[in-house]
Amino acid sequence: MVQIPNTPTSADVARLAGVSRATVSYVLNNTSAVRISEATRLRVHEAARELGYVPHAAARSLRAGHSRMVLMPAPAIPVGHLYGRFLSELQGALGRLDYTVVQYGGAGLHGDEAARAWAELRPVAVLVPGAGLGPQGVAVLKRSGARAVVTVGPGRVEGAHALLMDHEAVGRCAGAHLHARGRRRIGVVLPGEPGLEDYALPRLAGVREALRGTDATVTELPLAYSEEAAAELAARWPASGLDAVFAYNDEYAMLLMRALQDEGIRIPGDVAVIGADDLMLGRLLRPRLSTVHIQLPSGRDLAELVDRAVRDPGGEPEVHTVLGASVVRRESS
Amino acid sequence: MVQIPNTPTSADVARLAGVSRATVSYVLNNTSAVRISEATRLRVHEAARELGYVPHAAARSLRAGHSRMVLMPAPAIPVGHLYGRFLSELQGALGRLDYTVVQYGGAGLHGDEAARAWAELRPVAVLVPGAGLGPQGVAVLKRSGARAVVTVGPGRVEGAHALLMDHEAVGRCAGAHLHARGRRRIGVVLPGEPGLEDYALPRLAGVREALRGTDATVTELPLAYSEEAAAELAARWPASGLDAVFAYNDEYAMLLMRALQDEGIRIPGDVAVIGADDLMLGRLLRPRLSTVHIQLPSGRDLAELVDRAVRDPGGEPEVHTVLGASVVRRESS
DNA sequence: TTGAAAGCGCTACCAA
DNA sequence: TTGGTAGCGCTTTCAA
Repeated sequence: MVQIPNTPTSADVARLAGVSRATVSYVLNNTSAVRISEATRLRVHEAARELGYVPHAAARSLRAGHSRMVLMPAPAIPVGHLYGRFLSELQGALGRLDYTVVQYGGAGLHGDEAARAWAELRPVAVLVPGAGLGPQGVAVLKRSGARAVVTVGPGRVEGAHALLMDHEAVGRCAGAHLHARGRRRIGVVLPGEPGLEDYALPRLAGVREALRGTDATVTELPLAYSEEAAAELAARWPASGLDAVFAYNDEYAMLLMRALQDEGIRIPGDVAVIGADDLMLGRLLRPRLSTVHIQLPSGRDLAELVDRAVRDPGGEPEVHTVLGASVVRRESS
Repeated sequence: MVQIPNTPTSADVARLAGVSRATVSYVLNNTSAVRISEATRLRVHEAARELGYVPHAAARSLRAGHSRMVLMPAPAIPVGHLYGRFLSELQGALGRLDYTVVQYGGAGLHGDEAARAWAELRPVAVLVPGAGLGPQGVAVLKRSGARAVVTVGPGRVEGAHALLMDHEAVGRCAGAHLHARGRRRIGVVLPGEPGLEDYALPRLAGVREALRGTDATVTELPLAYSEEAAAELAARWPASGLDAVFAYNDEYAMLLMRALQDEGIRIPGDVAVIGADDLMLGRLLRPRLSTVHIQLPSGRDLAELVDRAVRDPGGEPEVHTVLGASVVRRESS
């Protein structure tokens, strides 16, 4: 007869150790309210080890009525260095506070539909980057037991805590800088990659705002992330009369800079270029790329916000503006 | 009296609709084995909507005895464009096969300890990038009900399916190419960022292998990802007598290329440079960067492997070598 | 110091 | 066509 290796339960451990399931639970959880003899303790541990017993998280949290799971949607677009580092840091910090961070790959789901899917997992907290979660979604999550919903992105949502990433400030920085450098006909790159609008449009608005009331003009420059698109844009450049460009970020800036240089346009002589994100590559370009340095919150700060919110679910939603932007002037502007 | 908004359960829905919990379950799951009258169906849906009912995933899978969760450890280091795209694709493909992809942020846990933590979630399949999972870990996962464990990385592990990423092939490509271009004193960059050894060392070994039996020499070049480190390496360059370098990847190549050029060393005249990953930035450098193009498996292929393995858990572990490497020669070599 | 048993939310078998 | 109910694995109260 073949023994089917069913996954061992605490009952199996109890049987093997010759005790009750209750005792097993006491021992394995180090329940302090109950004193178990050292002999029993040993027998239980031994039995658990022998069977390779692993507790069943779902059963446990079902019984407990709550979990320590912090849920984040997995980013659909590959994240950059900057944001990736932030995520790692956050995971570490939450882990140290004894939360279990889980990224849920709900690719394809959107807005409140996604919220439903997340709610099925009954997380104690939900962290939502970007826009796309409505008040409805927040309500669903809270009704499903989420004690904290934190959005990280451009706007705030009724009922949720918010880390406001003020991408307009990035644009304002760039716009003001270019204007201060004497530029007046300013282009702003709008990246073609989908999913970037949430950042690109506020940045554009920021440039507009910085130049409001001046004699400078702002021109939108849609640009796909390809050499061909950049070359085409560069070819049209002389006719456009633009003397400066905020290139959305450092990578687009590099793309555009190269195309402009290949076209014989001098930087910063003919055109001032500024990027954003302060990536290493900007320092490696010639001329060195000016950029807007973006200061994300520390993962620890966000982790602490989550923890506070979980401990006091009734509290007023906190709203923090957390994105510092400052110009790093190098040689391209 | 304040009404505490307890999370609604299927019992609440049943009560409101005036039916039994069984009926609620039948309706909401569209159970085909049972026919429910349209009127009842409507009442149940209405009640569920009104209460904002969301099923409890843990309870469901506890009852069912299995889940559709595919677990992956969340990458500790920020992933590059290439691998990020692969992950997104994989998530999409698994989602289409009706699996739920979950990335578990077990930062700090290692090896078989991490396997325990994953096993608590009772995933139907586990996908482990990189090394770091031992046969013990695989056994724990399987005993906990995982029907498929797939490693994606440099080596294979007893009992697990493997997608072998042959990073030696990347090094072999680069080495053979440089040798064919007439270079004999070849440097290989070893990146300083932690976590990259699993890729860097096989690539180095590949270069060594490609040059075995020739008169070429291989020199290890540890390099931190900073301008200072690169400048220092470039300053020592003339004394080293190296006439070629495989720079680990395109980003390190860019860093090093710039430092060499700043030092007055000509590329490819004095030194041939080749990177890897075939990133856009390589095309934007001058001279254009030669690179090793790395062909990752499609997310769909991996998703199908997972699905096969889940359907036939007894099957022999599949081992695939899935990393295609080919040189893209541009101007730097 | 240990055991018996209830019950978390859900599904599926069997009976009505 | 619908309802009663057992039981998934676990923790915790109450009793012994």
